[in-house]
Amino acid sequence: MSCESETIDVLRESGHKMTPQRMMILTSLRHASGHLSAADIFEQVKAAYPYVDISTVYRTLTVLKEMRLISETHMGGGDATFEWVASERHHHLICRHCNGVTLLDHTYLEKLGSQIEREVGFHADIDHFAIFGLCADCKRETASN
Amino acid sequence: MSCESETIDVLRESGHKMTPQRMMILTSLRHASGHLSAADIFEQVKAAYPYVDISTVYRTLTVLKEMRLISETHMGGGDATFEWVASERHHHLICRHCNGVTLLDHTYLEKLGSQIEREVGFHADIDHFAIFGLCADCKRETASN
DNA sequence: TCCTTTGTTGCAACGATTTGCATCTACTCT
DNA sequence: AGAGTAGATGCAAATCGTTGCAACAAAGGA
Repeated sequence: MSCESETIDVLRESGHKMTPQRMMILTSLRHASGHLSAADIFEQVKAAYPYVDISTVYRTLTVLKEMRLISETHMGGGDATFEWVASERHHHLICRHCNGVTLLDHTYLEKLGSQIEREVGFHADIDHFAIFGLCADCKRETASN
Repeated sequence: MSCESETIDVLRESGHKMTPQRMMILTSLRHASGHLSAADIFEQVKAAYPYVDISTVYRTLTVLKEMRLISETHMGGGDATFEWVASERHHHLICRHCNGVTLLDHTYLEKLGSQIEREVGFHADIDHFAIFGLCADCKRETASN
């Protein structure tokens, strides 16, 4: 039994099926150190099973996202990145000037999430945000022009 | 002189040029009541000048976005929507179950923005967020299964 | 184990957005 | 007003992600 058995149960219980393709996509996501794009995952899975289709990857990612096993984040530069949610929660501050990326602790967003839940009744999926703006350095530089 | 003259100056000062196409795209955005997709804008501009190309619309939107005159928001269902930033700031709570959209007052995000600026020094562009999650109704429904 | 149901797959076609490139034009300087 | 330059345009082709569909296979029950 692999280390994905728990995940498999979660999928089964919600009426989904476990297929070899899904298993490979899951493994790819779980064992990745950080963010993966759909294309990254596609490449990895293709190495083991060359007949997978990119649409299968996207459809599986959609399912996993719906079940909140993974998070999807649009970090500017084109393609979205996906990450296993169970890993440490964190967010990104992306500078629109120098494109630098800084980490933002989850506590900042956690407060926002619980406030919204308390006051509006909406349960926000605050797993992985990308917030755009100007970093401290570029702010200084821009101000002195 | 039209009511866009101020915007024109902002563009010029940052090394951009004002063209008839851009003017029409600007007008379309400024006079829209709410969110517009790139295709909406394309249609509107084409009514006045049938030779515009959709790529011109996208390129202009990219420029306006960089200058923070408009905001781009991905609200699930496929295409991105654009909105004139000067209009009332607001955000969206989008239910991943029923796809319903609720408005979220800007004050919630404003606090987050100023806190990040104060503590991390990063100036977040919190213009128009789309936050996904479960609305109160769907939360209740899901819990009772 | 065999059958049925229902979700999943691969493929191809599609829609949305981006990019390369030659041409054109708004703006600046003279 | 005329010339030069950098940025913008239109077109076509490429890319990225999604969708329809027929064939397939996993899960559950007889």
